[in-house]
Amino acid sequence: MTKPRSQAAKPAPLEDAEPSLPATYEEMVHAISASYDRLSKRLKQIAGYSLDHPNDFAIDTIAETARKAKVQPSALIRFAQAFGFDGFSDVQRLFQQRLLEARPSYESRLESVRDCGENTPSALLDRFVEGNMAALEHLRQEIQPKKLDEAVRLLRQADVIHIIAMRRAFPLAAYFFYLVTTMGRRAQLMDSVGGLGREQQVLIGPNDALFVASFSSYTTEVVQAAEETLRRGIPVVALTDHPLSPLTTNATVCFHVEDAAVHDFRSLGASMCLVQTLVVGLAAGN
Amino acid sequence: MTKPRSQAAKPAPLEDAEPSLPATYEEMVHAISASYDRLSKRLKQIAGYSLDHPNDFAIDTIAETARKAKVQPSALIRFAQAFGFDGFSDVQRLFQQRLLEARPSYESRLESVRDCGENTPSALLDRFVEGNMAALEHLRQEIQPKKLDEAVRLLRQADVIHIIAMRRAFPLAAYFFYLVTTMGRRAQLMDSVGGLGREQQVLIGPNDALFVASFSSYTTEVVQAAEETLRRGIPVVALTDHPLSPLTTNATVCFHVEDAAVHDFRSLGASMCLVQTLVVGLAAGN
DNA sequence: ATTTCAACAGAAAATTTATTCTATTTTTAA
DNA sequence: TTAAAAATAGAATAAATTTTCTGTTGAAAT
Repeated sequence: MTKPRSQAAKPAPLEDAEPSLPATYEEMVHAISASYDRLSKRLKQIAGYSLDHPNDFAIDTIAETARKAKVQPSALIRFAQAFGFDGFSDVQRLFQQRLLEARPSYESRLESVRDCGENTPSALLDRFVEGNMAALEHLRQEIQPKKLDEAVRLLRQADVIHIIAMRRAFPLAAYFFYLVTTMGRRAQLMDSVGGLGREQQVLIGPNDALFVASFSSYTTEVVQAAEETLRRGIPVVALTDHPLSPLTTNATVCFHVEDAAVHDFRSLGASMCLVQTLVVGLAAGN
Repeated sequence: MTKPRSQAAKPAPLEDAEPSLPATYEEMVHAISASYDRLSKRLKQIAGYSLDHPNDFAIDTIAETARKAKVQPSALIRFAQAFGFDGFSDVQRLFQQRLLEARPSYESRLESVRDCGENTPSALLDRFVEGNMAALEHLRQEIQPKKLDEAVRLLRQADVIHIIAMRRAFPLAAYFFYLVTTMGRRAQLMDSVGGLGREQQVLIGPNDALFVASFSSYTTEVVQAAEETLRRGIPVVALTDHPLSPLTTNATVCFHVEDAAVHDFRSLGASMCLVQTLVVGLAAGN
C-alpha cells in the first residue's frame, strides 16, 4: 500500500529515514522506549498504556483501547504512524504475536524436528530427543494445575487404584502400577490375562478409583471400562491424546497429552512424565 | 444485543434448554467434545479445527478462519449458534481469554513452586519436566553413535527379537514389544506369566537376538537371561543405568542411560527415548 | 500579545468484518 | 424412489471497525 504523498503532508516519522520498522513485539517495545521523550503528550499516554497493558492492547478493538487509554481512536493511528506504520492494525499485530509466542503452537515447535533425510540411528535419536523435549515443554504449559490437584485428590482417596491401558498405552499402566505398588499402596493392574478383563472390572469397589489411558484408535475395552466405572459413580482419571477422544466425556478428570511423533511413531515421554507426577504427587501428600 | 426472535426462527441449540453456555475456553472444549457426535459434518470440521488450532482461532478474523478451516464464514456462525451463542465473536472471545491467561500463569507458577513447600502436583510436574529434559539432553550427548549403529544392526539381523525386563524396566519391554510387533517383526516378550520365565529362555534360537533392560537393584532373572544368552553366542542388546551394572559385561552392546530422579522416583523418559530410537532405526533401514 | 505550527478531538468516510438470507445440495425418512 | 427436512454455500446485508479529514486548541517563538 504505497502512498504517493508529499513529504510535508503527513508528519514525518521520528527518524528522518526509517530504515526498518519494528517487526516483533520486542523491537516495538525498544522503539517505544527509545523515542518516548520525543513523543507528544497524548502519544506518551498511549505509549505508557501499551506497555502497561500489552494483553488488552493485543485483543481490544481500537475503539475499546481508545476508551481504556482515554484517548481518541485517531490518536492511536497517529501513534502507529509516528513509528512508521501504515495504520494501527500493523502495530496491534505485533502485540498479538507476543500472545501467540507465549503459547507456541505445538506444530511449529515440532517443525524443526521434521524428517530431514537422514535416517541413521543417531540422527533419529536427535530427532526423538528434540521431539520429546518439545512435548514435555508443551505439557508443562498446557496442563491445568487445578486438574492435577483434583486427579491427585481422587486417587488419594481411593481404597484401591485400578489401572487399565492397552497397546501403546500399556507401558503407562505398567509404570503407574510399578510406582504405586512400590510406595505401598493397593493397586490392581487390569491386564486381561486369560481374557478376564470383563471380570476384573467387577472388582472395582465403590471406594476405589480407576486410572485409564488410551490413544489414537481407542481400544473399545478400555473406553468401556471408563464408561462403566464412571456410570457407577466411581472416580475415573484418564489420560488421552485429544479432546475428541471418547475418554474425555467418560472421565471425572481427563488429561490431554500430545506426545511427539517421528515417522508416525509416537513417543510416550510426556505421558510417562505425567503419570510420574500423578503418582509421586499422591505420595508426597501435600 | 438482544434479539426479539420467535423460538422457531433459528435452529434450536443441541440441548433443548441450554442452561448455561460455556464461559471459559476449558468449558468450551468440554462442550465441543461432549456434543461432537451430534454435530453435522461441516460443524465437526470446525470443531476439529478449533481444537487443533486454538491460537489461530483466537486471533484470526472469521474470514481467515473460514479459509484455513475450509468452510464458509456462515458455517462458523452456525457453529457458534449450535452451542447456544449469539454469534461467532462470543466463541472467539473464549479462545482469546485462553491466550491472555497464558502470560500471568508462568510467573505465578514459578511463585507457587517456591512458595508452597514445593510439593503441589504442578510444582512436581515442573521438576519432572526439567529432570526429563535434562536427562534427554544428557542422553544425546553421551550416546556413542557407533554403539547405536551396532545395536540396530544386531537387532535387524535377528530372526526373532526376545525382550526381557522387569519391575521398573518393564514398561520399556512393553513399549519395545509394542513398537516392534506393530511394524510387523517377530518378537517375544518374556513376561514370566505362570513362572515360566526359565522355560521361555530356551525359546531363544541361534539366529535371534535379546533385548534386555534392568536398573538399580538388578533382577537376577533378567541378568541371568542375558548371561546365558550371551554364553550361547546370541547377540544381546542391553539398557542399564550404570557402568558397574552386571549387564555391562553380559551384553554384546550395552547402553548406560541416566534417567532423572525426583524424590527417589526415577523417570523413564530418556530410556524410552532410546528404545524408540532403536526400534524405529530398525524399521528405517538406512 | 500575536503569530505560527504541531497536536488534537471529533465527525465523516471508507473499509473491513460479522451476520442474515435464500437458493441449492445433501441427508434422512417414508 | 420419492418426499421432507436439514445442512450448506455464497451472495446480500448489516454492523463494526479503522482511517481520513477538518476545524480547533494549545504551546512555542517572535
